[in-house]
Amino acid sequence: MGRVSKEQAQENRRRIVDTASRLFREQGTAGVSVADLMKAAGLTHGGFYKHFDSKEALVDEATARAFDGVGTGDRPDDDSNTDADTGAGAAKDARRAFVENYLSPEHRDDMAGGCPTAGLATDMARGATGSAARHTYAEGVREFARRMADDDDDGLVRLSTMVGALILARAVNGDPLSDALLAAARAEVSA
Amino acid sequence: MGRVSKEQAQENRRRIVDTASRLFREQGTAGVSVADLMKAAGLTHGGFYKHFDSKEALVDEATARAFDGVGTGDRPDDDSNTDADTGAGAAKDARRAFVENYLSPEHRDDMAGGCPTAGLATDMARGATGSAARHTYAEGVREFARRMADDDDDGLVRLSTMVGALILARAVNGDPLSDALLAAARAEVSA
DNA sequence: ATCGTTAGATGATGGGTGTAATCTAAATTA
DNA sequence: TAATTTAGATTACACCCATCATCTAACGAT
Repeated sequence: MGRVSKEQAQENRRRIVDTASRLFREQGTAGVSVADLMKAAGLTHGGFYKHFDSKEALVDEATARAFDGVGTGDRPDDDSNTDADTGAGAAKDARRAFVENYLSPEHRDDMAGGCPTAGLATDMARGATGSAARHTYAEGVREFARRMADDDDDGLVRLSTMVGALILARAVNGDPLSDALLAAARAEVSA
Repeated sequence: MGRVSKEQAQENRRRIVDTASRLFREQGTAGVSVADLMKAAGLTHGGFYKHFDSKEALVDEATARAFDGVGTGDRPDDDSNTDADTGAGAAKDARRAFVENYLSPEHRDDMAGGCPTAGLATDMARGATGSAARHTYAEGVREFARRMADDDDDGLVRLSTMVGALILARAVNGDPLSDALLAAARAEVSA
């Protein structure tokens, strides 16, 4: 009940942000209460304000956390990018692997651990969060587009197709249309 | 305070559903309280349950309402589809006009009156609503795809690109990237 | 060893939530 | 016209929300 070591406290803080970054993608920032969040992190809700000024301040941090290492390790449970190969043409293969993974049923079913560009889009559009989160988000979208870019192609169309297909596949999950959306987008973008 | 004519009551009910269909797209079903909704419709929140069994029952109706006439009049304030021409090739022109309108800054800035496929996607994915709304939604997505279909093309990719671009443009609204997303998708899909 | 600091637990606050019972006056019906 | 029905207003309920004051016990420094 009482106090906790400096390292423990920092680790607790890290876990709060991490849990929030997942829950916010899964249920939206409005759908997660501070109490829910703290319980999920294994703490009581009152202690929250020893770490953050407000819920919105946490949203800012959690948004940044969600984008951390998005271009490197992708999703936590994703080990398809061990990139042993770095020779010529490997970049194209790596991108194809990324696309296949992005448009997989597994990624569709993993909102909490999945792409923050898709998972936080509506929250950003509804402006529920401060400008810090919005800026982080826009930068993340830009980097996503860069990753999809090619010679004479800024990648914005591929980005839109992938994010749109993923969001729609999630929205109609359970219906055969869901897999069809993913397959169609895979065939288009991986071409 | 007392009672109201049968016609007036039905019109009130219609206005509640209509207001809900707009507010839900704009702020999400969880972001709109029954009290907010009734105030926006010009009534007090207590009277709500004379019309609907629960908020979720309203969500079902409001979802259906949002999809009503989506393939015909498009958005209420949209008069670009007066379709005077019905000759050969007019279908293609009509679709191009639809796409241009869909990916316009005006549509981006009109979440409340805009496409329900885009506006309700995340709500559907988060499963906050009953199966009636989900079924209505899936059917709406199917019809959208049909509208985008061509010979040997089920329209799923075009659908994904358009919805993805719109949602992302809304999420980064205010940033130059927003217009760039719309323009890129227009160039691709209207081609 | 002592003691001030502080992470986290506990509990309270003021407000919003969906839902429902009650009231009332007008619309409908007989 | 008189009796009945009912849309909507009013009010109340029990619960959840973000935030915060208070407590306490262990950490970190002296």
